[in-house]
Amino acid sequence: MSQKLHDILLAESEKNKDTYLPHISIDSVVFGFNGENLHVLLTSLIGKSQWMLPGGYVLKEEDINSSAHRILKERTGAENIFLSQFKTYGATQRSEDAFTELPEDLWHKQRYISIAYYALTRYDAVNPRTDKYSDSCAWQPVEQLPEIMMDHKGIIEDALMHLRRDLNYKPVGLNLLPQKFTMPELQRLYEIILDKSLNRGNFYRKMTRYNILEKLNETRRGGAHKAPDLYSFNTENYNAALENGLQESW
Amino acid sequence: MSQKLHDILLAESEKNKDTYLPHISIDSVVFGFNGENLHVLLTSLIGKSQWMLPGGYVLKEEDINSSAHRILKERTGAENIFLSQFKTYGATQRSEDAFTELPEDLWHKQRYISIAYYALTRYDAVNPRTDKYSDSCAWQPVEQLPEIMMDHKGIIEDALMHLRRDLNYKPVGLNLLPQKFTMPELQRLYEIILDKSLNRGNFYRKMTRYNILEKLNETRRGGAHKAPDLYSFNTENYNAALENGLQESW
DNA sequence: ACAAAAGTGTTACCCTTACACCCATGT
DNA sequence: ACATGGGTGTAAGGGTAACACTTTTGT
Repeated sequence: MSQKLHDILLAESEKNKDTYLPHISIDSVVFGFNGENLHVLLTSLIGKSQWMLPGGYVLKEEDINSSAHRILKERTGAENIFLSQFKTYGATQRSEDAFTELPEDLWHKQRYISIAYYALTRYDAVNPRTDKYSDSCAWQPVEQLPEIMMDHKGIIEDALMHLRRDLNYKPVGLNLLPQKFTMPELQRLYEIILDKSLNRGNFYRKMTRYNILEKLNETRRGGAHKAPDLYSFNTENYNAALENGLQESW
Repeated sequence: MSQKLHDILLAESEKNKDTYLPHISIDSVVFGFNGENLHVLLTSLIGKSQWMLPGGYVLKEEDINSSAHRILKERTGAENIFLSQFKTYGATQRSEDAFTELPEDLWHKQRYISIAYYALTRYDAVNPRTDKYSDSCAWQPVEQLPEIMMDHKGIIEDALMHLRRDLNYKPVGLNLLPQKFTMPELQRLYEIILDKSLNRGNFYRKMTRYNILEKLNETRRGGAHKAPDLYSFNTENYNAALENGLQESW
């Protein structure tokens, strides 16, 4: 471990014991879509090559949802990001291989029970920034993730599964796409999340039928070919539709 | 508050501080189905009229899933109950009105972040039993719940929503019904969970088509009318079918 | 001209919904 | 006899899947 990270951990340890609830952490799987691929926001500890989820601790007098928002704001600069809590991880050995060379009573070496959220954000609304423990924070494509610490790889996979299952219940498109987007972009997003290709014409009709889109009187110019029409979500109809799920059968 | 509960709390407080992780609790919404109605297992503190979810704390060296199983076994005598973690509750004020007349440093008066599970169990496989803090533990019908403490009413409602949404992804029938059951019982269970009535003939065909049931060469005798056929689940096919959900459309 | 985008048509197929009918059987 | 359960038939309707064809339009 780098001397620098070593010193920072020791310096922060005592401070943290007074500020945060012990044994509890929050990790977020932040999804971003750039029109092409789905990305996850990852950071890496100073001097380490492995990546990890952005996370943090819960202040002694703070709702856990507020913690998640606060931590995310520190990493992205963005407020009001869509967050959905999906699972809490509490295996005893889940971080046993971290910080092995540091003293046992180090704050960061406790046993942690981690409450995991997935976040959805417009790709360009975010400025990834490091915190005091990390020297990088960047988007990584879901399709080819780098090496990842501890159980965080599994957490990302769980988040993806929940995202997929929530597609008809949560405003996924609304939060991952820019305010104005094209039908091919929306379809690409669905294809990525569902991991299957969809028929264009059928997708167009299905989306149109839901009545959650509003076609704008604009097109996206500058592409190589015909300028596609721009749409935005009718948030009122969208949220109303989600109340019962977009396509339930029972 | 009764003197008895008062004394028990004070006596347990110091002991608990050495045994359990602070600030973390586990609550379970235990569902049981008696062929007629869906029930939830609730307990009440000694001398209190309000009810609460059975819960407990996490040992310092214990996986949270193991905690949930251990706590449930203490309340029901049953092992290997089906458990599904569905949400973690961490609002700061969620238990602020409990134990107001007791000292601030009482173990039970901490701020708790509670990891909630729902459990599914065969109604008759359970012997509700009290713990040291409670003087009753009993099944209560979901349709008409008694008065409930803190945010536990909301937790039950959330559990029901998750149960409903999981109906096609988790072995709900398998865990709530006795090993041998009739088609009307299965249908009744679905109707209760989905809160809507279903057409009998169509339900029969749908279930048959899934290929997850095995018809036994027995009938349930003793009823007032024709003895209904008994079925059991083909667990192999059932679990295989759940891998992809029983009826997904995308 | 070319390639992408938009919009529509068509067909087969499956599942759902709703009703209906008949048979079996325990009291 | 009667109520419940079991099993099947059917017709309408809606959504899906797969394919095809046309038109539009930016470079």
